[in-house]
Amino acid sequence: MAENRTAAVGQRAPAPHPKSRGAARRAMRKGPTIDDVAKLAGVSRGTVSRVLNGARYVSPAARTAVERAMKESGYVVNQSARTLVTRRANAVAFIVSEPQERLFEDPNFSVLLRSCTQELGERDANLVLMLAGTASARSRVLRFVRAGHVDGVLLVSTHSGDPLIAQLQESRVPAVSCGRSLGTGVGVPYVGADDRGGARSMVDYLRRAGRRRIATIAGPLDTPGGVDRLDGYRDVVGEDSPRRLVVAAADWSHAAGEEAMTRLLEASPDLDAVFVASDLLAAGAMAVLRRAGRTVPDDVAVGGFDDSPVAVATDPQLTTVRQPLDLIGTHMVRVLQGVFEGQTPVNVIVPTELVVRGTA
Amino acid sequence: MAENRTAAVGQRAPAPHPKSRGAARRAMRKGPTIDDVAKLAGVSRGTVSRVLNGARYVSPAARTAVERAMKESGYVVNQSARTLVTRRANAVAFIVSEPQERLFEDPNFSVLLRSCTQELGERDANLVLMLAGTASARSRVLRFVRAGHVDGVLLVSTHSGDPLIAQLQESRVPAVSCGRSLGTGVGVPYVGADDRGGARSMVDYLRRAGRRRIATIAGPLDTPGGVDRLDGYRDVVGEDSPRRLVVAAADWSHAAGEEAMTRLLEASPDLDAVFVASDLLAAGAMAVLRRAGRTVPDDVAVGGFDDSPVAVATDPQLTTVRQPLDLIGTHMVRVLQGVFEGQTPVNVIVPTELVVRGTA
DNA sequence: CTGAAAGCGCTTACAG
DNA sequence: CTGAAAGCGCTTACAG
Repeated sequence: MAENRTAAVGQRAPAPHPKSRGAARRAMRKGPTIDDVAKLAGVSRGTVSRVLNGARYVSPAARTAVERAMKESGYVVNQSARTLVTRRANAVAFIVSEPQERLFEDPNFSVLLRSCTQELGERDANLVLMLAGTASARSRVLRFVRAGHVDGVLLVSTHSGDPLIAQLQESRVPAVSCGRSLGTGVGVPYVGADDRGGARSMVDYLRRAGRRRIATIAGPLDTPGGVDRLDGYRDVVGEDSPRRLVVAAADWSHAAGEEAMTRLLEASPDLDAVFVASDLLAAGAMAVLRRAGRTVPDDVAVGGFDDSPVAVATDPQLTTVRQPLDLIGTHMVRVLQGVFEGQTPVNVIVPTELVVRGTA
Repeated sequence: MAENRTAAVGQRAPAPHPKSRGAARRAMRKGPTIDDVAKLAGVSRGTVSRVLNGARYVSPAARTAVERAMKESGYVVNQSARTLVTRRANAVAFIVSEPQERLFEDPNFSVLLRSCTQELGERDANLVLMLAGTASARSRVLRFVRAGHVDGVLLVSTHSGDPLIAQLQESRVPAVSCGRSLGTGVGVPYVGADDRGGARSMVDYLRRAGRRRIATIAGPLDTPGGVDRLDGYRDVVGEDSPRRLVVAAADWSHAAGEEAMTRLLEASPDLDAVFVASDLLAAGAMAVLRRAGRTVPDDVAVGGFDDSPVAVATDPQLTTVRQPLDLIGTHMVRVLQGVFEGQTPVNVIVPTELVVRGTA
């Protein structure tokens, strides 16, 4: 056991100097190269390389010989060598441009990350995760990207004032963003949920359920989720709805939900429903309602957004709008792939789904 | 705007063939190489390389000249070329060995991921995220690791029967695991929370609060969190505690918590406290308690584990045990780094913290 | 302290 | 269809 507990294994042996080879070589186990395969198959390395790649212009005989030799020797291509000549990294950076650590507590985020990783994996490409929350992290990311270590970038959680987008665009690396960009970075293609439509469907549902004083807690208005979901609310309630029924949360946290609900209750004690722009905010709102002696859903109906694990941890469980983050991730990768292939990038909007549970 | 919308930019230009250079070269913008820097500084590439690396045996004059030339030309090292010769990738794989997608909904997971990424970033190394939930994904991971594309691996959520650990050990790549490994993979160093101590502190707290019939919902017993937290419970309650007070959840989900609590209530209707092995399980348990007409914490006190966002979404908010996932991530990277440097790896256990809120 | 040179493992026009 | 050869951008003993 635990061979890895010895110093000898801790570090990969450096490449031996050409002139100092000999006895040491045996111990190296460097793995077969394309030359070994060529020798084994009785062809040139050029031919091996050809079957490795597109593989046109290779005779069936040569191909099978090479394939057998590769299997036999356990050959695996050295990506560094390949990248050095092709300048394609076969990897994509997933850049999290979020100063707060909060994002990482957002289950949506990890679902997105997973689906991107998986979709990339199916194309045999890798995801390198990078943080860009501080200036120094940002410059590291930029250096990394500019050095060509990735073929493209997936952008997440970029804010209006984020300088990274512009810098990235300047360096002309293919990029796609999760969710519509506000402000700068307008040129970056995006894929996102139908925030506005989803919000509309929820508010519409509340209205059909007979609610008449429907308030809303919007998300922060410097995020697409904040503004688009509010717009969806207004689509149904009408532009002319009382201002007192609308409040924006300071951020996406539970505490912000409590704070917003408190304000709402003061401004409009007679509300009978709230559409809240995220599940976590909604959980905060529900806590305040309970403390205020309002029963959910009898006195006040509550609708959330996300369908995160939190939606199922509240009591009663949240009626909410599911956004298919897995689909979003898949499409982000596809759009990026399209850009690699020279296609004109498109923006994609994926539909949401109303999930009815106990709060409305 | 949107220069990235043209086909020309979508794909990086291939390296020009040496013989076909000329006019095309101007358009390439390949970025300066070590040769350009050398020329600019009036030294040889060997010298440039030396200041790039350890930088011993370089005269102050040469060094400053090179540094200025690098700044001036905007030089950035080509990692592929470097890796090709040094065989060090400057990257680490974060391998998620979890067949279920559920893990990605676990906030703990993303916090861990973030802290690993950050710690790595501070060492100017990269994290590549890999999924290993299916057989094909696993073989991709193995190929990748064996090809030397990473210097080491960070293992997460490996189960007893997981074949990956053994395969990884066989290929002798430095590895560290998050949490104690059960069964195979015993040789892999790990870093984890003090699950047992944390559980003990919670149960002890419940006991001091005057609870006398303290039950527990353990996590799945094929996970370290499942068994160690149960052991902590037993440390306080005693080995001889009634069997009816102990139930293990099928998995870590809300539903499993409901199911377990239901069984517990049937077996021991007179319980006055439950220590639950995770916050999400606890949320499920609380829902069942409420439906059964038991008030929390008056009739039944509830203690969770994790201090995840869910802990703050329940009503009342959960009294729980915080595990410092950020610290765990940091230490995972440090231990791995130690292995790289030839140190004997150690296991590290980080302390937990009791967080008292409303349920107990 | 430093330059010249070999080599890391691949890809790709070129000339059969 | 295939081999020989150049080159990708770096590092590192070697011999000053």
